[in-house]
Amino acid sequence: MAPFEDYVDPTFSATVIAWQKQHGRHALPWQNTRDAYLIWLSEIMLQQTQVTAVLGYYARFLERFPTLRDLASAPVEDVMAQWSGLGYYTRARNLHKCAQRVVAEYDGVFPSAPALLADLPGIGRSTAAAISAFSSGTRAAIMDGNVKRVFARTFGIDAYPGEKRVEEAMWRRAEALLPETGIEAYTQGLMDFGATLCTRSSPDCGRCPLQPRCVAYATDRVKDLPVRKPKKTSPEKHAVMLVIIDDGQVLLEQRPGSGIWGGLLSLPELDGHVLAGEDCPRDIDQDALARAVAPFGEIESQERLLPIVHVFTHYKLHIVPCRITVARRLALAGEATHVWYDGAKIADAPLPAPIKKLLLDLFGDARSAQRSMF
DNA sequence: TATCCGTGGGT
DNA sequence: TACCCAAGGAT
Repeated sequence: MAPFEDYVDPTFSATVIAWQKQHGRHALPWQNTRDAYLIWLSEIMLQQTQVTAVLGYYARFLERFPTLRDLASAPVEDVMAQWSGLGYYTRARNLHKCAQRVVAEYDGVFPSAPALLADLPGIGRSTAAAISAFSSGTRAAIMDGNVKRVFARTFGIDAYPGEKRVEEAMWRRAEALLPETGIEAYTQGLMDFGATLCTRSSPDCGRCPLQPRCVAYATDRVKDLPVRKPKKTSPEKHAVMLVIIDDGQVLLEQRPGSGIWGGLLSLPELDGHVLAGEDCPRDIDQDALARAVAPFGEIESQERLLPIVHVFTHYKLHIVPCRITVARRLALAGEATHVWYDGAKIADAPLPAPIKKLLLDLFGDARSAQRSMF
């Protein structure tokens, strides 16, 4: 394992503090106070929630519960009502429990030690550090999405922060980077930094004071860090596609204007064979096949071809092609959804890439003939 | 790379 | 569209 927490840049915190004082946020409703109640409430509301979503709730909440004792003595239903719409409602129940415990165990005064704070409901290691830093100036490290993003980029941490080992390493680095003085500006600076400058989608590297030392910037990996959550295996679907051939022509079908391959031509699909999460169909439903082909002619021969796997953004499609020749081809009905397409002209057809490849392979002779013309 | 909890926003 | 992510914590 790369012990990236071993090396600690001594000027990191000074840079963050200087930036915060000049460019950070200083007028949020929960700033410019050391009142633990006001700070605690903001930290709980801000868990996994952005500032803009919290502002209104914060003001209304304090209007209804001006002090910790007001909150502790209120019915939990009233607390829930004030929280309604903010989400993560366990936070509200824990908020209420926490208020009652602080009244009962600490005579209504929040303890200042992070370890004691973290013992209270709804307060974890990071929130405890933030409350303690802002209300008491305690040197303690936070670890939230902002810090993870800033660290991942600045130090080029090339591993998913959700992984236990990676997060533990980040905690060690966070502890090591703490400034001797100015913990409030430093803690607020990390948050402001991640929220306003080193943002997820469009970081403003041009105005970033950490840019000269930013590993991600230097290696052009800002967009790739932090490493994203590994995707779950995408669902798999299967589609039996009919390659109906007659006299060097193949039957194509116009797809609906919206959805996958919208507006393109494609092969007719056998209904009932698009099955999410199931194995490749062992046998093709002969009745369904007969019904599907009937409007176009009589089945003369059929041959199942090798499946093709096509990967979309969010699922994997197994195409099971079935090659069919027809006898006594029938005239196409009035609708313009189907067309007999010349096998030699497939290269120019508006087809999805995997279908075009399939047909080009199938009409290989025609393709070579076409190529030889150039 | 454990999973759930909620809503709003970005891509 | 569907997915990811956001001032995390509890289980």
